[in-house]
Amino acid sequence: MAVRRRRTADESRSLILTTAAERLRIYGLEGLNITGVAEDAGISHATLIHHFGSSGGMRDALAQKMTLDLVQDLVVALDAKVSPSELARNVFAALSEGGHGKLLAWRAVEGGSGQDFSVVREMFGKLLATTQKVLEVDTREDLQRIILLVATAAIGYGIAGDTLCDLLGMSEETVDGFPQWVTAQIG
Amino acid sequence: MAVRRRRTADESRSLILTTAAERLRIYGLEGLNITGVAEDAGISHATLIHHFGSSGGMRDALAQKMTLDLVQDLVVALDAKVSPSELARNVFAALSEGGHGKLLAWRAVEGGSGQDFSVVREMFGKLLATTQKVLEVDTREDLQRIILLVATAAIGYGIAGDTLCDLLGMSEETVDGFPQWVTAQIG
DNA sequence: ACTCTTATCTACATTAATGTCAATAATATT
DNA sequence: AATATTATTGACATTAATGTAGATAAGAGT
Repeated sequence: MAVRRRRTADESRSLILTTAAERLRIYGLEGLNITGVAEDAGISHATLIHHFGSSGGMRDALAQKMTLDLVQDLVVALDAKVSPSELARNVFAALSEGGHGKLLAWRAVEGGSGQDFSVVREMFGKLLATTQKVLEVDTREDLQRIILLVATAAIGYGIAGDTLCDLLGMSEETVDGFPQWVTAQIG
Repeated sequence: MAVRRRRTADESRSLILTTAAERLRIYGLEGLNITGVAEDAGISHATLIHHFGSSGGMRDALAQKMTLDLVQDLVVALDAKVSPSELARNVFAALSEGGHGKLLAWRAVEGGSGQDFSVVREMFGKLLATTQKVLEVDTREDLQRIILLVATAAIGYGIAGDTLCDLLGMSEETVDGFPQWVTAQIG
């Protein structure tokens, strides 16, 4: 038997979740099985169960971690003192990078669990406040519409942006300037 | 043994796919297993395999059917002589109803298969032509941006629209008028 | 009526994934 | 150095899903 490496519990959990996220990126949801993840991480699947209790426990933990990462990215995007022209660009970047689109799509096709949404509500409170400050929108309705448009477009972009740009035959410059163009439309 | 009902192959395939779509809506991707679908459809899982060859065959057939339904809805939305103010509304309705959002999310988190995209390309050709005619856009870049915005927003809306509107505390009227408002922004 | 096709079923086989358990060993603690 | 803790593992058990095969029967065509 090869020499056995012993990590701290946190290190192991982190290694497992990183591996799982990578497998989600490559293989899709089917890649999130404990045997596959354990193999890629170079550990036994029994160890994985030891740390997360069950296969569902691992997936819940991954969804939670990815949600926190998403919120973190959004908070960073909003915390900087942004100009109106930068706001949509930041939100788009935050939502379309780092596999966040896959997280949202995953949640959309997931059956049960449900999990905790409080952190997302918190994020939206922040989003509302920052957007109102930056854009100086008149009515509450307009503010809601603007956020809904940017958020849905960013989500759709994170999920299908690459395919759509390809289908439309868009040049790289046009794609790059898209978030800024969106901001100009609603400004 | 209860009396055995014998359908035509087409009827059986249709029954199975309808049941599968319903299970996808209710239980998510986990609901798309042949035993569960067969049980809900009131047939044996062996019959299901007889018609689709395998579990993956059933899922492929379902994805294909849902894609065709989506394209069909979009073609209808675009075939009518629409005014600019109706265009976005129609696209939004077509994408956000009938579980189309789940299809797109599914494709986003799916690993392999890949399947055929020609029908989607065809749809986008139509979308480009109709939009150009209706909106009379100056440059090709603007046309691409407009379509990208409407499409991504509609996709994001189909996947997360309900949740987002709830999080934002939007009134029903504001939600209903959203597609039209989007059209006004880009007009 | 008769035959032919094939949709359907039951029963079984196979595979894959999940979960359990007791033993082992790496590290921290005393 | 001795002890305690617990991360780790291999082997086993269980469950669930998928797939196979042969028999049956419903309906179409003659």
